[in-house]
Amino acid sequence: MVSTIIDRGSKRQHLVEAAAAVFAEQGFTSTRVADIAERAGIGKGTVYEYFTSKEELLFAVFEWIDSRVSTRVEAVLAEEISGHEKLLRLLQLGADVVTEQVEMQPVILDFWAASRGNLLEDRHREVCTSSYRFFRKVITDFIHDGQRRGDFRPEVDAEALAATVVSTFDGLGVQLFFDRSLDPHRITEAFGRLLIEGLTAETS
Amino acid sequence: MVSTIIDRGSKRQHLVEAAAAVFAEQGFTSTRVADIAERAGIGKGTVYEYFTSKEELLFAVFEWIDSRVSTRVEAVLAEEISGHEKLLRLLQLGADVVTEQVEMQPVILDFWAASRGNLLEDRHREVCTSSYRFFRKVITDFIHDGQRRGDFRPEVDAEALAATVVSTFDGLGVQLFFDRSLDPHRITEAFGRLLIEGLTAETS
Amino acid sequence: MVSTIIDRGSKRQHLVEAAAAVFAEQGFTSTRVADIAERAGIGKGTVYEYFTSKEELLFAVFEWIDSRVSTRVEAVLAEEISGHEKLLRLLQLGADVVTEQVEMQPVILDFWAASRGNLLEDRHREVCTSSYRFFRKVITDFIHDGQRRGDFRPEVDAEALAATVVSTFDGLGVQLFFDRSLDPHRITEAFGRLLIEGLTAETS
Amino acid sequence: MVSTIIDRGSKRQHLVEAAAAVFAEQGFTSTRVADIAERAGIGKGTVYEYFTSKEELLFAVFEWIDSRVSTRVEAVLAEEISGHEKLLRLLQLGADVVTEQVEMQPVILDFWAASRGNLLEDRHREVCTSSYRFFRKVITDFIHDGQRRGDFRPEVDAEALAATVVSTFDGLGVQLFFDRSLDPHRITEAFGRLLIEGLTAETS
DNA sequence: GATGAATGAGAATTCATTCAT
DNA sequence: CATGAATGAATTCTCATTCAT
Repeated sequence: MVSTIIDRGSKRQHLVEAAAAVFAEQGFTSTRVADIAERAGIGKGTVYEYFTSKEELLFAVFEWIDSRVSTRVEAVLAEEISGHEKLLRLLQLGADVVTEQVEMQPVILDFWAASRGNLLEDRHREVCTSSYRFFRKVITDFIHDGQRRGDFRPEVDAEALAATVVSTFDGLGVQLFFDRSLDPHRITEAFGRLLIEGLTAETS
Repeated sequence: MVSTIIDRGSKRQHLVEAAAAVFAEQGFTSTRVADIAERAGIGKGTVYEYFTSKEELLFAVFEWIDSRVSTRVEAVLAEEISGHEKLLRLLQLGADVVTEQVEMQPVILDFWAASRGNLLEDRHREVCTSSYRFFRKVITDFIHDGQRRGDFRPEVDAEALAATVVSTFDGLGVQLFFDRSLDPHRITEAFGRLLIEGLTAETS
Repeated sequence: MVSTIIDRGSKRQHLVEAAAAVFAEQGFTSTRVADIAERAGIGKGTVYEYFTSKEELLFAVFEWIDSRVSTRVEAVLAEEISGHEKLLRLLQLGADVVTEQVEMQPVILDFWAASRGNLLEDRHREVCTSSYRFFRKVITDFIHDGQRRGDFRPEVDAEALAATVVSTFDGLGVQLFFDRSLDPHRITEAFGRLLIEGLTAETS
Repeated sequence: MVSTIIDRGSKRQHLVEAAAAVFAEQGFTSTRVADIAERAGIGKGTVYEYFTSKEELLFAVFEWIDSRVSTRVEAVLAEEISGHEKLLRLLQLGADVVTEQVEMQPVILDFWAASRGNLLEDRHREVCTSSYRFFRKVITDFIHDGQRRGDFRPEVDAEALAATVVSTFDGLGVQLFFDRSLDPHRITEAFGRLLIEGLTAETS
């Protein structure tokens, strides 16, 4: 009936995106399930045909956001370019994501915060942890690769550096959310310069 | 009644600390004002003699946490040591704070998250923004000082780097909260090496 | 689809029995129409092809239970045995029914209880009343017959005694439902002794 | 403030009686907690200061009804009259209670029915069972006493008869609720005649 | 100042019922 | 006929806040 929604499988995703939009605007707590339903153009009860709870919807939204980033990161990693080039591209991607996602940032903050005083506390922690692990692993592997190829200094602590990179972009997202006067690309460039210098083998 | 509380003025602070503890344990949303009152050893109604709302208490807690860090940072900056030494001390402080504050991290997440769908939205943003500005300014000034003294490379983008540093520690706090297997000192060391190398003038 | 259901007309009955089983297990309020449909092996919407509402189903179940008892009572009454013998058989039947129907008792309790705060309140009362009247009439007639034949004392208040008998078995059903340690046959025997002694003409 | 409610301790009882009235009128399911609060002249939330749930209120109401009957029964038992006289008084009391309590009957039906599909199922059963046990015990003891004194026939099955008596009055309450044309005193008289004749020692 | 009893706004969730297929 | 996706009415309970004592 509603022309936008056609296929079955996509209804759930439609709902996830509606929820993401409303969560982003109003915050998780202030969002009523009815708001999401309205935004999605469906009845309040229908939400529960797809998700068992409002919280479950928050998980779905977080995972959706997270997976979109993962996909983009993996796309960059799959490109056939030099390690140095790839590093630049990854930094660029980080800055882009942080910039594009400012509006989604509050959803992430909500997801982080929702991990306390909640029956699903463990699941929250698990989801966050595994997301972090994924990004750290990707970067760690990337650095190890470069070290193997001789592009990167062998003495660098790949894992620690990976954690640093993840932290930086995470923190940048938060900071940017609160202060839009910041220029994420400029900041990323400064950070990138540090990274490249610190990573690149001297004799390269 | 409770012997610990003697002077009037300290009652407010007593309440802030009680609130901080409960918020940290249960999360802001799951915390009832009664829980805080109980923890503080006072009556539920008395809380409203000191704070106009539960939210106001969250602000106070955040500001308390924030100020404790500021104080420590300023203490380091006031030390009479070389710029290089100071940088090391600041990094050390960052790692220490992040480590010591893991249990308080959820309160920060709550404060961040509470900035949406809220009448006090603007004030949240303001408090966060000004906290960030403070830390960035401190670091920016520190770098500028170093540059003036010739300790640090003149071409370095001090402001962007300051934002990076703040981001990194902010993000590290979050990451550590979810994954305690991380070693913040090791990560900070890796980050610090990058920073020092990137900052330090080559043949100073 | 389900092989058990062949003829059309029996589907309704199939549904009644499925509903009876589920109502008995979970109680009327806790039973969802979907549960009944599932138990009957049909789709949720199909229930409404046979009954206009969940409540209507409760009526059907009650009437089904009620009619099964009526049938058995009438069968005993039709037997060609002496009044005294018949009395014994009726008492036996009462004890049997109460025993066999313990599991169905909650459905009866539900039906009774559902008679308040309900649009069908009057219909509930009517159904219950007429069921009671039927059983009372059967017993009243039976006593009158015995009195006419000179088997039973003429001064006995047949109607009042009939009400007593119905009450006793009704109450026994309830009591047994809550306390399975009771022995309905032993109780019925004690009650029967009272009845027989009270009814039987002294020197008939 | 509300003049009717003065002392603390009576507030709970005030609430129980308000609930009883509303439950009786509308039935448990159709009663909203707000209805009870309104009837009691208090705020909706205040109900939860005294009872943890609507169901808990039903328990309280049942126990209140139950205890009022117990009290009256015990009063009769305490009277210094002959066994025969006491039996008559007990029967009279039964008829009175059943008559006076017709309007409360639906609450009892609700309580019985609520014992299914409920987390408190066991507690329901327990309360009912113990109520029944109390009344059976009272009557059993009474019969035993009479037997000891030689007033009642020694071969009578006291326990079974006690169960019968309880059943009869229970069932009478239900029957009367649905059919007000019944005369409980007349029915009780018929039942009483049976009982007395069956109990009383022949040579008395 | 301190207190806690009283309050009612507010929201998630359930589920009987409908109806397009 | 049969179905189950969609719906929204309806209600319990929570808890921040107030205010009389």
